[in-house]
Amino acid sequence: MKYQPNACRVEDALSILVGKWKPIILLHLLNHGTQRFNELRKSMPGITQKMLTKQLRELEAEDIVERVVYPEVPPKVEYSITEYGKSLQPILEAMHEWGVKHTLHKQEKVKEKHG
Amino acid sequence: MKYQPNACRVEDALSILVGKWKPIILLHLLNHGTQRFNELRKSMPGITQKMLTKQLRELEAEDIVERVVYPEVPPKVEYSITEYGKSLQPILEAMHEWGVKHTLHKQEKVKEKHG
DNA sequence: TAATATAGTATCTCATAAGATACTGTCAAC
DNA sequence: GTTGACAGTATCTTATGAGATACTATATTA
Repeated sequence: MKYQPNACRVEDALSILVGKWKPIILLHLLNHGTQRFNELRKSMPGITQKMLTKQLRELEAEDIVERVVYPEVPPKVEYSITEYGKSLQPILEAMHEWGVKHTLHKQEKVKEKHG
Repeated sequence: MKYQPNACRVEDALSILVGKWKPIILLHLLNHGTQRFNELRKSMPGITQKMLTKQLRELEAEDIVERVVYPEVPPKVEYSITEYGKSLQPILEAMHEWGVKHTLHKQEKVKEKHG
């Protein structure tokens, strides 16, 4: 479906992807499959438990991430991307590729200034 | 270039696209070409002058938008997308298409609950 | 001489995002 | 009986995003 000014849905995708951690979480789950809470946490230096929980709950509410609790002690909770969540992958990849170009573009601009 | 966990550039694209107004501004410029300041403002109900100025300046600093000042009174300033800025269009379109699907997905979930 | 058009600045306030830190519950191991 | 693993909550503070509102400059027009 082509873009129509009156029915712009860019914000919908953006609202799910923005935030300091959501893209990182999604990429990690896409690359590593199902992960436990602490596996995610350890792979993201700097994130607090509170933030990780919050982001995961928001992604779960949007049906992007699935959360499975095992009734064990100590607790075991597994997170994975849903089929629906996988539909975000092309956007993430497009953004990554653009980001790579952007890095080169910035480097060229620096060279221009010094040349 | 394929995505590599160690060189994630998703944030680069995201940092340029996020915000309540940047996608709207970019889509408007992509669809309508060169625009004067007040043309942009009138086409975006709700935006304040301050916000529009700020967003445009940020996009200009990233070489996404070009700003041309004509030395006239009253002032005339024209904004347009740079060639580099146009490279963002595929991302915006991908996000829009996803947003459309997302809307349908949400509608189905509502139906499930009521069915 | 007062109003108008255009493209802004300058302040102030409010809401949200993000971070720091401490606390909880339960079972097993030591 | 204290420690540790795991997956969280709860509370407080700070930074940032966004909005409301008022103000500025200058030539032209009425």
